[in-house]
Amino acid sequence: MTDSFLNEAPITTASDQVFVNMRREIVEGTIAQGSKISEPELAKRYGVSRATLREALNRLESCYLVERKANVGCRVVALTAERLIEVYQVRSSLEGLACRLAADNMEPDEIKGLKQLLNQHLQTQRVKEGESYYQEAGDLDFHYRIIKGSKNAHLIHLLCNDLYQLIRMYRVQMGMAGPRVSKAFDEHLAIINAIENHDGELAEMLMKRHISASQANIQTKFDLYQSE
Amino acid sequence: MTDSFLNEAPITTASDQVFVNMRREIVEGTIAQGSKISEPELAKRYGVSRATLREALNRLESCYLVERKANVGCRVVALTAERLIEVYQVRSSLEGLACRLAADNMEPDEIKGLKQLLNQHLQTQRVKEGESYYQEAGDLDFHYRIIKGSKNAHLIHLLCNDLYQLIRMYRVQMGMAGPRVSKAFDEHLAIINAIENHDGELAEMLMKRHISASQANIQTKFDLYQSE
DNA sequence: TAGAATAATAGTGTCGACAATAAGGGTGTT
DNA sequence: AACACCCTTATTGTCGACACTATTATTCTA
Repeated sequence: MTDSFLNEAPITTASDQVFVNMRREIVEGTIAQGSKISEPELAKRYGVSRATLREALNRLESCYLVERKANVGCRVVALTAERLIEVYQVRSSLEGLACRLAADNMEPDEIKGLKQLLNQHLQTQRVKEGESYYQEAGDLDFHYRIIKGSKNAHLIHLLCNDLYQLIRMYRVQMGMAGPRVSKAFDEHLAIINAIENHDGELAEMLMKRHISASQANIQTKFDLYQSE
Repeated sequence: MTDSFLNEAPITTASDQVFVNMRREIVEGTIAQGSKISEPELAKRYGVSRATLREALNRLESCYLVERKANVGCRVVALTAERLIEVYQVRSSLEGLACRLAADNMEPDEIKGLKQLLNQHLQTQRVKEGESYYQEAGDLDFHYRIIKGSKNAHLIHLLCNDLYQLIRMYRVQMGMAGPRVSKAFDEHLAIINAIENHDGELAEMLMKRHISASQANIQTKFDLYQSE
């Protein structure tokens, strides 16, 4: 499945196309983490000029997927344990905020949709036991809806456009599928209930814990990955 | 005074130069908020090619000072009350986090330097009573040091590079100098004490309140400005 | 042989020009 | 007179080439 729901802006220009393609390849690891990016090489590969490619690189830098140094070049971000912690600290804080705001600002039908989504995931989970569908698409969609429910455009942009691809990159490349699936479901349910009761404070706290647990989970995978 | 301490990266390339210049002009209002940006016009004005200017525009977009639409163009961000609230909600959350982390991670000499800075500001404030020096440079420096004290590189980047210029823009263009100066000093002092005692929870709470108060202050100015 | 200075080379930064798209004005029709 | 359509014009997107910088390989010297 794609992350189409993360990007409302239609893809019109060539640099948009390159941006979306490169983003996917970086997130999925097709373009290796930490690797150097050669502008002429990639420009040829995508069949565009360097100017177009550089436009895409700028966008990728904005969402923290590549890092640039003047007169030196561009390289894909390196996945490190330190960075993972840093990003999750930020994410936890921001999504906690989003969740608190969502408790105040989400419309009844939005909350209803969220509950339906969760039920749907429960069934999918039962059917496809062990597969990572729930974690990948479902979890993302769940978080995404709550973020949107905050109604804070700046926050939405920050999380959905700038931060989420990097988070996905960690999750995808660390291989997220495991025992946390069912536990995450319960946590999601508790969060929905808090939002439904307009208990922003509780909703924020639950979301922060939920994300911390998720971080601990990835951290474990990461340590395993490192010690190979 | 400049905001040089906000940007560690040296200014080497031409697009860097244009970026820094445009950023200042946008923040200070020389380039009016909400105005459309003509690439050919500005390129001529800065004496660079459009490619160079566009590079700068991309950077400005990254720190939320301009907004781009494909095939339409670029315009300076518009200062609205809604956006102010949104940005300050995010800022409050992130700087609260930074403050909590700083309580754990700041070195003793950093804390010492922070206290010295505050004393220095107290004296400056007495001398230049009524002037906005304290608010503008001092307050910014204070917050900046705490953010750096969090030792979270991602958070530092997010706040110092991406968000602070937009916040400065509101403060500068709303004309920040007023009765909050002395009150802010007391709040700063309380925050330092919490950090010194390694009380992250308290430090976070105090910082969040401090920023909320600051928001309320700007909000007032904003409402006055709007009703003129 | 090891190290430093220097030359070759690859890569990034910048430029001017062309192509494609969107906005504005004008004309024609109902 | 109002609306719709078309054309003109200005602006953005994209391209290929040149200039400058950093890296690598080579040569010279101690």
